[in-house]
Amino acid sequence: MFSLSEENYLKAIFHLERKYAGGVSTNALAEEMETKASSVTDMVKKLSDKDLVKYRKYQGVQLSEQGKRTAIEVIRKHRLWEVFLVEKLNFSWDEVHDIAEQLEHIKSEKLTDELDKFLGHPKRDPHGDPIPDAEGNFRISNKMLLADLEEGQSGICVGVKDSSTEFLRYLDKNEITLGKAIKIVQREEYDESLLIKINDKDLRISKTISKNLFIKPND
Amino acid sequence: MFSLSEENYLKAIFHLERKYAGGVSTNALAEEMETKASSVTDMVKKLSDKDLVKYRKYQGVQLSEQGKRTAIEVIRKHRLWEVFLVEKLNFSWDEVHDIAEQLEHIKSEKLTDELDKFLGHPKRDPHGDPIPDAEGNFRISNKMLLADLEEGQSGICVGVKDSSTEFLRYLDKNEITLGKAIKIVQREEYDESLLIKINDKDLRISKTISKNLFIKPND
DNA sequence: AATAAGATTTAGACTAGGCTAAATATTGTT
DNA sequence: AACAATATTTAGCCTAGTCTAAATCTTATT
Ligand SMILES: [Mn+2]
Ligand SMILES: [Mn+2]
Ligand SMILES: [Mn+2]
Ligand SMILES: [Mn+2]
Repeated sequence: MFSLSEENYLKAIFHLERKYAGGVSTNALAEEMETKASSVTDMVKKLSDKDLVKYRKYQGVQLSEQGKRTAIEVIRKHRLWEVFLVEKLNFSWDEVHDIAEQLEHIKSEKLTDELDKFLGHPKRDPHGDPIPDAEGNFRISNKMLLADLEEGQSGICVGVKDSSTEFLRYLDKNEITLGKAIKIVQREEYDESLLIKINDKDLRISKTISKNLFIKPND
Repeated sequence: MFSLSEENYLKAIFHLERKYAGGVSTNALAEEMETKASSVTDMVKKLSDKDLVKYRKYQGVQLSEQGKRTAIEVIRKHRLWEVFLVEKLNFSWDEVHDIAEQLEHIKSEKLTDELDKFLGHPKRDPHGDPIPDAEGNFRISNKMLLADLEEGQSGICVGVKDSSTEFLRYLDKNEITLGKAIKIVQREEYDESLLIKINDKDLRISKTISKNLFIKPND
């Protein structure tokens, strides 16, 4: 059984490994964990002693098989609790992340599996992120950032990269929700803003927005 | 916001105050918390600095108003989560306590209140203990220990004093569940065992059992 | 009223998880 | 190849919460 802090580090390393496959640097991890590089070095040594990560001084860190399994288990719990809060307790999608940050550390395999069953084995959390099953299997979907689509392309809004309250409230305000069809009407190269069609209306969105919205492109 | 450890101390003091109204002693608290007296002294000083308890050296400790409010809030959460686990996730009453010990420390007033609503504002947890409402109001019922009833008296089984898995499984095995009618057929003075009628059958139970079962006597 | 037993507090130490400042390694640029 | 900038680690310190052993207070018994 691992501590809350250890679990949070493993989760952060897991997420950063997408971007830094060859090893997650101390500074990258420090930024993600909102802590100092020296604290990261200390913790990474502890994780290494427990064989949760592979660590070579100055060379960054990578999850071991056990570390990866643990990280995925925490992510599974986080996302299941988010679904619970939204589906059963009337929370909106911008309110659930911080509470899930607490609930993801509750230790009981039976609780996790019963919760999963109670929720009907959901495949995605309220922000469109996939929920690993009890064996830790993810299904990865072919999603792209809206910012990377071409003029004229269209697709379905399937997820958000930034789960902050602020961003989610912006989306709510503009009636951008998961499942909606989106088409790129025009790209403005100067500021990289986009004119999109959604809800049968034209809407101009900035680069900041398009870089944080995942789209499953049509065809 | 208080730490997990502080919350557990407050809860323990709250429970012990029933028994030791004039002040909870360091040793009593140490036993309840399964820790050492010296650790209790340290923590009690911290709680006192935060005005959660009134503490006079060598004289024991009492909850302040704020301490009491906090303790009741934790107990409310503990019992609501126990109801959730039993009612919604198919847990049995002997499996929920340890998980509720974790869940009771999740910090979100909205979560607690939405959970309460979702469960239909339950009045008692799976062990018959009353659940405080959002304002911290308990309803106390006139329950007695089965051991304190007289020969010939009867009543309804309404709660357990010991919530351990072992005791609850003993009750399950003997089909003693909350809501059942119980009558004392005969008291054996030698070993203080009781012959009771329950489920239309006679059953002999030891003093250990009768001292841990709450009955609401008839009339 | 004195004293012994028991309860409680204090002193000093330890671990987990942080931080700052200083030292050292790596890397990019001349 | 040398040097400067940047990244990383180390050293030393801090707090929360725990422990053991020693000191001190309270209480029960003579
Ligand atoms: Mn989240
Ligand atoms: Mn977390
Ligand atoms: Mn309980
Ligand atoms: Mn607890």
